[in-house]
Amino acid sequence: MTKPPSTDSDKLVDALVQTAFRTMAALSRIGAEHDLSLTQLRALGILRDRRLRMTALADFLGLEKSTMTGLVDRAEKRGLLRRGPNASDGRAVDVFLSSDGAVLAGRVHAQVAEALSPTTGALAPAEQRRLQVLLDRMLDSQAVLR
Amino acid sequence: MTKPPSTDSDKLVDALVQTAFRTMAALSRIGAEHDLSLTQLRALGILRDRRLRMTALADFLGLEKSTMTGLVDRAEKRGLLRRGPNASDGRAVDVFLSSDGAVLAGRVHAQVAEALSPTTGALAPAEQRRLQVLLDRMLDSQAVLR
DNA sequence: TATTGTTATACTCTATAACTATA
DNA sequence: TATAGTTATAGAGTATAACAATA
Repeated sequence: MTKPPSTDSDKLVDALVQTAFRTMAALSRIGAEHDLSLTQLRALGILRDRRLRMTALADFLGLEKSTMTGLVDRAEKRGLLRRGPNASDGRAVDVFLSSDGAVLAGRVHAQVAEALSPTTGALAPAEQRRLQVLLDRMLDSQAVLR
Repeated sequence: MTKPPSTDSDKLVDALVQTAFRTMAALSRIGAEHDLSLTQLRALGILRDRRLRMTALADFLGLEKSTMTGLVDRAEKRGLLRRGPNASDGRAVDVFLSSDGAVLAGRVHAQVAEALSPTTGALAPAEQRRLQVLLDRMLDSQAVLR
């Protein structure tokens, strides 16, 4: 009942998973500094250049609409997000960043870049570009991960 | 108050963050299939080749010791983990996988590899090796991400 | 009728503080 | 005294089901 030996493909998967946990740990820590859950942090990032109706944001985040209500309630109470009417559908509610929310989203983004820079800095500039190309190709290869 | 233009370094950071969210989404989904939270999934993975005392596991996961008690309680009740005495410290409690837990951990690991394979499969074998080398170098470059 | 969002409710995950047992 | 772990408690995040308003 011991762990079977790793294949080459396993090693890449393990590296991806480890990288993901490291990255999420940095995001969590930075979020916590601003009293933001990982989900709220992500919502701020998504809304940085979009105005979305509740269900669309829920889809982005993979959450139920009732969960969105609570998340947006709390963020709106803090003055980070705002609700507004949707131009084309009277049932829908749009969500977007307040100016405070936009400032915070920008600061968080800068902090994330700074937090990851020692990591990416372990690679030479040419390697960083190669890594980015490889990751982007993987990301483009499918809309949703099965 | 709009988004500033992206630098090259930003693009790599964004790719890392996107990859992390995609990877975590796959892990969450697979965990949910087995009624495992992301944290429980990770605990199973960590304990796959280790026997740890409560506080050591808590450190790995970045959790408080009281949170560990609850997590281990639930997993032990399900028969996935077991508690045992620590050989050298009468206060300490060791945690380790039960045989059922080891089977599940192995299955989950295989599922994760399978779930990510379409993604990694977007790259040619030589590229996959290069990606793995680059990621491992980043991971090795520091114990903890600041 | 179907869809959008909210409300009511319940459960999991998490942390803080107080406690017990051992070092 | 200090450390390891548990218990008690409270808050955030999540989902399901029932509901109101609009399409």
